[in-house]
Amino acid sequence: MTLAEFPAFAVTVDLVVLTVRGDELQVLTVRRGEPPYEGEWALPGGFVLPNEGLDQAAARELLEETGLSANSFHLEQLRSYGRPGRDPRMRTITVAYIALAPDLPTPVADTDAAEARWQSAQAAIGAGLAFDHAEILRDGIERARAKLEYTPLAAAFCPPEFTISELRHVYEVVWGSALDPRNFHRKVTKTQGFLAPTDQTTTRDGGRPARLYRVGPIERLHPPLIRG
Amino acid sequence: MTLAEFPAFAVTVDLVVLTVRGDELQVLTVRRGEPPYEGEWALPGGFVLPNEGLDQAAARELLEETGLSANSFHLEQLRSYGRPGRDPRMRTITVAYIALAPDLPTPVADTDAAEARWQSAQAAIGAGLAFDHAEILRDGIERARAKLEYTPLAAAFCPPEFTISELRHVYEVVWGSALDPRNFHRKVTKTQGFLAPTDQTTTRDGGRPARLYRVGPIERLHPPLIRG
DNA sequence: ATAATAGTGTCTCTTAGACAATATTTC
DNA sequence: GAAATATTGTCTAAGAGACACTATTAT
Repeated sequence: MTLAEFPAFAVTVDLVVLTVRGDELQVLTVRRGEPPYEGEWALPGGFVLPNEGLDQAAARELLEETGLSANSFHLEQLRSYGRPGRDPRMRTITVAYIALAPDLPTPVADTDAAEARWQSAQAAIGAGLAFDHAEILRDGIERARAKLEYTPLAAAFCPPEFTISELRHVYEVVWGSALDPRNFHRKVTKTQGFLAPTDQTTTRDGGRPARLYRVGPIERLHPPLIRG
Repeated sequence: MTLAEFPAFAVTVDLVVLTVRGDELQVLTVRRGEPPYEGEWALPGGFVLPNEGLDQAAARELLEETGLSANSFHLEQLRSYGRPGRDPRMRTITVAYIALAPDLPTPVADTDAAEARWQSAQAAIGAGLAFDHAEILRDGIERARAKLEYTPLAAAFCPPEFTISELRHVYEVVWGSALDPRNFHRKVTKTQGFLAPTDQTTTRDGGRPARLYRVGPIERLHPPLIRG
């Protein structure tokens, strides 16, 4: 195959931006302003630029969609999707990313002025999304659920300083199962390097003041937390 | 951005084909027959065709490189790599896959008649590979190591019927640590659905005849095996 | 018999999970 | 005080790891 002959693809990045708001796992979606799928909800994303790396493209789109810098988020590549026909306009492959965000005030208007909103992740899957975005969202949620087991990433859903109750709430919402507060407390505080205690407390969750923690230095939990 | 304007990319698939031969984790590499990196070793791979899905392209390349059908292998997507400049000819992104293979007789000649061989995965990383293939190989090995913990995929390195010793040997080679034969035996036989016993035995490993097993129906190990 | 590997049993220590009990706040 | 949440302690059952012991083959 000579250089002039190789098949040309369009390459996009799409973002599964997850957050925990109230008792729901929510995802950031945008309403499409042009065909195809005009007027339908989709994951935020866009074309990779000619001189831009994939991670860089994902960080740029995240900034454009949320108004916040990527270094306040956890952002990691999920996987790529390239079924022929997934975009009716042309042969396209998309590199999907997941971003885990703390509870943000409200979606910032897109630079393209598209409408953006948080919605329940389960509801978004049920109602459908443009392209193959429902499949991407399903895979992104499963990745997040799995990563909570063996990494300290649950803290990415929390503000910089958080209580153990708030951390537990993240696990309960993402996994969809209740956890024993007392056993959870002992487990996470005994895992060396998971949590870095501060000398401050808060009563924002009610009851006895709870110690505030920051996330520790480790990247993997030994042993992992087990999903119900 | 109009349709005519989107940046054009070349898209390839690259394969990290791993096997356990003797006491080594080995990887299938091919010698490049044309520039760039002519004469250097690289991972097998090639362009995705215009009407071909990503998984399909990976399976086709695997067939071309090994002569064996993809349904005798475990084949899964690893991740995508798209650093600008990673291919000096053009802007290229590659979707990497890992394939886990049993000990095969010998690499089949590529359809392009390129030279192919198994070599130690560690040696390949140390000696370097064309493009960013050493990085891809590192990531593929780490994925395989992690997956052995919580899936029954170690059996993908074994023939259809295997002994528990042979399965343990896979873990020891991939993880690079010795495991207690007695505790390993009890652990894997007690994990429901991991192994399906046959009524046959073999003495090919020496000593007392060992029961032969096939891989069971489950997709995840509960609880996982822990890496040393 | 000896060597080699297969497979079972046993002991100890750690951890998970259930849940009692105590501590510190707000109302 | 009552209610709410935080944190510690205790008990029990299950699992991990060390390792003795028995079983079945080849030579």
